Amino acid sequence: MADHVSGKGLQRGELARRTGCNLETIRYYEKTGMMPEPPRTASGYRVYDDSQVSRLRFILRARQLGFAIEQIRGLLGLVDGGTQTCAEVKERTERHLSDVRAKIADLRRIEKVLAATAAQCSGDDVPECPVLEALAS
Amino acid sequence: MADHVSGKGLQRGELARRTGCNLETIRYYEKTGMMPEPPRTASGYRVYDDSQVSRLRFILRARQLGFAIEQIRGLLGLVDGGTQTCAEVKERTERHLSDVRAKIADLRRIEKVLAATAAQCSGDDVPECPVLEALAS
DNA sequence: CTACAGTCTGTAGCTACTACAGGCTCAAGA
DNA sequence: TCTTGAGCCTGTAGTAGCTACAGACTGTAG
Repeated sequence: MADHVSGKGLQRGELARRTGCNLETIRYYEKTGMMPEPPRTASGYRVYDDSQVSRLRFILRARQLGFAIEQIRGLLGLVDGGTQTCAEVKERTERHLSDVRAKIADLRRIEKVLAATAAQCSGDDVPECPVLEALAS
Repeated sequence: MADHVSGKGLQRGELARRTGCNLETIRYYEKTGMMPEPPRTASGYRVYDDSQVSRLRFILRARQLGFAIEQIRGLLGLVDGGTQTCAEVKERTERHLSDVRAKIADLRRIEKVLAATAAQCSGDDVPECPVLEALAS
């Protein structure tokens, strides 16, 4: 095994396993420039170190919080450049937060309409249905 | 104008205008089988009648309520086959409603985390930031 | 030596549209 | 009659964020 993965190196599968990320997603993040191209073994296998584990975790957490890829790319760009400030990050976070709140408001409107309409349904084995009438009106 | 659009016929642009639907979306719905293929004039222009206006409005309203295309196709299938019952439609609506509620719950969780974390930000011109720390932790 | 797991690449698929490019048709004005 | 411009036609590509696959190669254990 000339290509032996030394002490701290991880292969893609192991990185996926440790972070809970899908195997292919890692490659996708690399292709889209979110993750740097890692060094390779002589036979072409990717080798990751701990900093890549952290970076991937950062991306995954940000995704869990609903940040778009572009937004994450922006945050990572700040950090990579060392130009991040709390003010800037806070502003971006609050912008995202208001997007989230807008989505919630939208879904709540939908929820209300659906609930109110379904409540009018008899639930019987008849062709007439308030839901269909609401959609057709 | 041998291809004259008689009395009730609408062209695609007019259908779009009346329903507020994007012009291309109409073609998309046709391609995906949501809208039937309309008759054509001798020169190939689509001609729609009032029933198509209604059908498109039905689709658009259902989309506004967050129904997925597949779900709408299902509802339309019931109606087209005349096999719809209030019970069945109510069930589908409630299934969709619980999807919507799950999304709301998810977004609210996100909202809380974002708001709480941003609240810890000093908002100063310093590199340390609670948001970044939360993502990196 | 062989079997099998892991990795590599490129590419296609998913949802629900939206936006072209390049060509035709139609109605109206000069 | 000719021309101009709007509207329509088609096929295709792009968007976000993955996910999955085929076919080939590598690495390791028995």
